[in-house]
Order: sequence, then C-alpha cells, then structure tokens
Amino acid sequence: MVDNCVPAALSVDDARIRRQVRKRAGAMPHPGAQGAELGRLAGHLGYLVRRAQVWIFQDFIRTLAEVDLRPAQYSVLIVIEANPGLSQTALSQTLGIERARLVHLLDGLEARKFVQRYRSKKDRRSHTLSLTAQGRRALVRVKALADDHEQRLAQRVGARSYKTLLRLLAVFAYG
Amino acid sequence: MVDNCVPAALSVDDARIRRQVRKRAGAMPHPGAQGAELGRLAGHLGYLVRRAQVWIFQDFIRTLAEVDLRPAQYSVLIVIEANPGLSQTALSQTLGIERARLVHLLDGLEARKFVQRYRSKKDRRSHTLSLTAQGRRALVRVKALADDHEQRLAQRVGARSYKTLLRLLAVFAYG
DNA sequence: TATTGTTATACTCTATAACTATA
DNA sequence: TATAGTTATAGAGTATAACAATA
Repeated sequence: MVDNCVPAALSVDDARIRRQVRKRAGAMPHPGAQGAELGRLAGHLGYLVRRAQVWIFQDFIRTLAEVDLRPAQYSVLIVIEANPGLSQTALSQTLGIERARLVHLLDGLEARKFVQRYRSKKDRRSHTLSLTAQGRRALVRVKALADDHEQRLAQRVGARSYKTLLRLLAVFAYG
Repeated sequence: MVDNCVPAALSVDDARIRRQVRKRAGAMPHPGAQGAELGRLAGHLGYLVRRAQVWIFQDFIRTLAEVDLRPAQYSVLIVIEANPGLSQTALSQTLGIERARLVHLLDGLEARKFVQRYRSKKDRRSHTLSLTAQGRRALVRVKALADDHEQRLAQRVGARSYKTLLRLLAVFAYG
C-alpha cells in the first residue's frame, strides 16, 4: 500500500533529501498532480479514490507513528475491542485481511501485550481474541491521536463534504 | 467530523447505514464486512476510502485482465498520451509513483512496444516519452474496457452519488 | 471431509540508497 | 554541485497452497 513518513536524515545523497525537505516545508502530505495533465484519469473514480487513500493514510501513519501503530494494526485493535471473543477467521473476514496475514499482525500485537489469544472452549480449533488491560490502556492514547487525524481530515475537505463522503463511500464497505 | 462522532453513537450509525446500504445492488467484488461490528472504523474516512479503493481496483483489474494491464500501467499510458514528450521525473511526480519504480513500469511497456523513450535534445540526461502507433492502437480497446468499468461503478453507487464523489475527492488529487 | 490457525512462497508496490552520465 | 535515469535491496501487503489439529 501506500506508506510514507520517514523524515529520513540518514542519507548520503544530500541533493535528494534537501529536495524532499523543501517539499515538506510547504504542504504536508499532498501527492499532488504536478504540472502535467491527468487526461481521463481525472474522470476515474478509482484514481481519485486511490489518491485520497494515499493522502489520508500518509497523515494517519504520521499521526500514529508515536505509538508505533500502522493502519492495519489499528483496525485490528478497534475491531477486537468492538467484538470481544471474536475468532481470527471472523476478524479477517470483517476487515478483508487474509487469514495468513492476520496471523503475523496478531503475533506482533500479542508480543506487545495488546492482544490475547485463547483457545475457544466451544471449538478448540479456533481462538477467541481479546484486548489485554495494557491494550485497552494504550488504546486511549491511540484513539485520541486517531481523532486528531480525523479532525484534520474533516477540516481539509470541509465539514459538509466530509459527512457526505462518509455516507456515500459506505456502499463499498458493506457488501 | 469525529468531533461530532461519539464512539458509542458510531455503532448505531454503523448499523443504520448498513441496513440502508444492503437494500442496494447485488455485490460483485465485495470485500464486505461480514458479521462483526466495525466499531469506530465506520467513522474513519480513511477506512471507507480504503475499502472503496480495494473494491474499485478489484473490478478494474478484472476488467483489464484481458489486455494484461494493471492500474499503474494504465495510468502511465494515459498520462503519456495526454502529455507527449513528458520526462520520466515529470511523469513520476504527476502520478505519485517513485522514479525507481517508474523505470520498471516503462521497461515493461517499452518491451511490449506501447511506449518509446527518446533522449531529450535539450537535456541529454532526460528521456522524452511517447506512445508508439501500436500503443495508441491498443489504447482504443483499453479505454473501452476502462469505460465499461467506470459505467459499472457509476451504476453501483448511483449516478448522482457518483458525480458527487468525483467532485469531492478531487480535493485530494490536486494540491 | 471440512475448517482453524499456521507456515511458506511468490509477486506487487513502496521506500531508500547509491551509481552513471550528464548538466 | 546538482539532476535524470538506473540499479539494488528491504519492507509492507496480497494471493495461494499446503499442513496439523480439530470438528
């Protein structure tokens, strides 16, 4: 996907860095179409949605960098919180993440003591997922940061447009 | 938003929007949220935009599979067509693709005789890009397929919502 | 026989550094 | 010294297949 937010300072290729820093000074994320014409791309909803997603995720990633959480990890924590006792398969279907990938995501969150896996008593093949006390505690700060991000977003597109977008895009999230 | 989005109220909104949306068209790709609650994810524009992007790209990729073109390749062809003589750096900035990655994309399109790289006479470091006759010919079919996809998309979200989305999302594509 | 979680592999895309040839 | 294109590598993320334990 589209991740970026490495304020790199370790490069030896100084020219490149200065250019990047210069860009960053002006506006924050904006992948912005520079110069050339987009042609019919500007009429493709997929293209605009993609650019929006990149823009939004860059801001989100930067915002949650201080708690070392990436979008997928955040979404996992939120859905487990909202559905305690959920199984891994159910979680993967809810978020549209592959079962195989979810295993690694959970490994990381479990190692950080944010999440617990228990063997289900009803079906010993499956795990019931839950947040630890530490996970719930961490989530307080995490949510506050996510709210900051969301407010910045609403401000960027305007309150009215923001609400309209939430409503219209929901058609894709619920099959 | 989010400032007017109480977490507790979110799941309520979530449930209402869900019911509302489910009445609509039969889903084709549908990453669909199965069973479990999304919690506050449903109030994150980034989450909805991401789901929309996945949905749309799945349909686009399937549609253009018969011409063996992926979204990034398509966007490169379209922008070169709209800006003959463009340099690789300008193209990469326009599309938000890394220069390094663009090299490989162009390698593939050049091998298929869709695109030509010429040394610029003004600046012998840079390449001027253009479509070949074969590339232009191929684009006729490619565009027709892309239009099919776009029409399907408009139908799915509804003509009015579709236009609104195009207009509102443009804020992210341009500075 | 089917499903859950898991491991492994391959491929796409992103991010970064460093090289070359020009400027 | 800086820039355009290139090469190389590491890391996310996605898509599959296969396996052990359990149903």
